[in-house]
Amino acid sequence: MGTVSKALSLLAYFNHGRTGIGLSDLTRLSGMNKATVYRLMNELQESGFVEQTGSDRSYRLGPQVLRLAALREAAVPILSVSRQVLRELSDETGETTHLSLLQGSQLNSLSHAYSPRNATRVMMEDAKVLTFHGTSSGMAVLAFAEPDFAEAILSQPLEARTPETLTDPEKIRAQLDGIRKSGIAVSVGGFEEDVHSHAVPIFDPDRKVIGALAVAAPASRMTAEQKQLIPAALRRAGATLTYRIGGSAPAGFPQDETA
Amino acid sequence: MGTVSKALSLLAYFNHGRTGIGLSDLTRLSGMNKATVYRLMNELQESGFVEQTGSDRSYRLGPQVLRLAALREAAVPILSVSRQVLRELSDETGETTHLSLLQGSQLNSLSHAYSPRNATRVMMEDAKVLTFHGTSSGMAVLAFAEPDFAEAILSQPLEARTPETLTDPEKIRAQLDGIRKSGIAVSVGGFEEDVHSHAVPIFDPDRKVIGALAVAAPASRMTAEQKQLIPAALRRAGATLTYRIGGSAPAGFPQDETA
DNA sequence: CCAAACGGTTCAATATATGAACCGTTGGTT
DNA sequence: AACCAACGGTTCATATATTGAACCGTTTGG
Repeated sequence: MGTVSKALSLLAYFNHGRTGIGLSDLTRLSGMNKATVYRLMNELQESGFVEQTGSDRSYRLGPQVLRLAALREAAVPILSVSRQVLRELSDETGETTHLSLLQGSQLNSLSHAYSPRNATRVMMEDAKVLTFHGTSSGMAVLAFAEPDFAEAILSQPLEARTPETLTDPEKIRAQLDGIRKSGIAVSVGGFEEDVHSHAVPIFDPDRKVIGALAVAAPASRMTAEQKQLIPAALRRAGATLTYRIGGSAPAGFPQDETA
Repeated sequence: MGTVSKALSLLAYFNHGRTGIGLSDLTRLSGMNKATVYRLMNELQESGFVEQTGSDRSYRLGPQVLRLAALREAAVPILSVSRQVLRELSDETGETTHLSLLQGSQLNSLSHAYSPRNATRVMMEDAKVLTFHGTSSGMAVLAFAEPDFAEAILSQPLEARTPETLTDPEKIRAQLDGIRKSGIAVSVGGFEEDVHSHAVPIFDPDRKVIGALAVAAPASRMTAEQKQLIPAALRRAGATLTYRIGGSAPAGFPQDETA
């Protein structure tokens, strides 16, 4: 692994539960030598990718990442475009909606919208890592990803987040087949208990899957009517989003009409 | 310069006018060896910081920066907080408002809001580099930055973007003195002709200036009434934003009441 | 059909990163 | 008050990763 990769891998230890990390913690987390971590973090700091807080001297992500993100959006405006789609889908379904994107071999939630209609909502956080098995978004992505990629994921040990989480690779493969036929993934309590969620894949101009659009509802609110409305609205929204970012679905993808 | 800094410096060549850069262009822009640039970009690509487009093989910023930006916002929610402040300030003044943040020794516009009230608006782009001299935001920041920093900026050759741009360091220093006293910077046509803009500095918890909040209006619309309303509204909005991000103005900063 | 420019690759020379041990400081415990 | 452990930061000989000129094969445009 090159020096640059090492430095950037240090950034992976930041997450919602850990927005600031001290030198020693980072040394332990990464398993690298302290002097190495120190020097790497110094370089990242000089470039504005991280900064040190005045109080303790722990590191947190720096302002430079905002500039890069704004430029990424200027080049590939997925988030900006998705915000409107999420908004409309939340209004239509009355439930929480979110977009997750494949970044390397990791699926991250990156944007969401709530519906004001109901007082109880499924809450979402951006930049959260989603498992592939056990989330509808993950399954939707996996079903349409490269077979090699899906197999690599399934060959790793699969953790059960709830008693409902499917962890048997064989059963998951069977479910993926179903998703490829229907074009939509459904999960009941696989990631959070009592959350019923639907997801559809999003494709780029090369017809490769880049992420998933999902609707998450409290299981208690999944009436027969909602079970009809949500998948239909979600399919439409997914197609719209793929279209708006200039993407298109691969040849075999189940088209609009399900009836 | 370490390898990591070199790699990250390559990312600085991306901007709004240049969202995709090929290997050869990047080699020329950076002045580095082609093999070096190639290896560095490969590492950045493996980490998801850049990606190569399918069509030509040019590089553009990758999805990983979105995740980091979302986490940065989770740690220091300046942008999220600013959006509401910008929105309200635009509604109140009827003009375009924007926030710029100091990133290293560079000032970048990072968020903006338009007012629907008028058909003609000053347009803004995010992630655009602002000069310190000649923009009200830059002057507001410079006036409250470390004296060393301000001097370093003023000792460089200063370009005139318009005939109105002040480029004489001595005159700029005099203007900065005025801004320190008034707490607000005003620029008429210094960056774009016919744009009249006001800006106030934003401070962090250490009472250090981190950026500026600004209102930009077509010069033609600057009635006597607006010349009263805009500075007053902007001062209030600036104080609100500084407060909401947990910051506070330094000791000498001119307080609320101007009357 | 050629020439130029492109992305990508090689390998010896060399500059750079590494890590064990070491500082001085801080904060908590006895 | 004295101690100790953990912290951020630093050193320097060693080892390893980076560098750059030259070289492919391919694509592009005249």
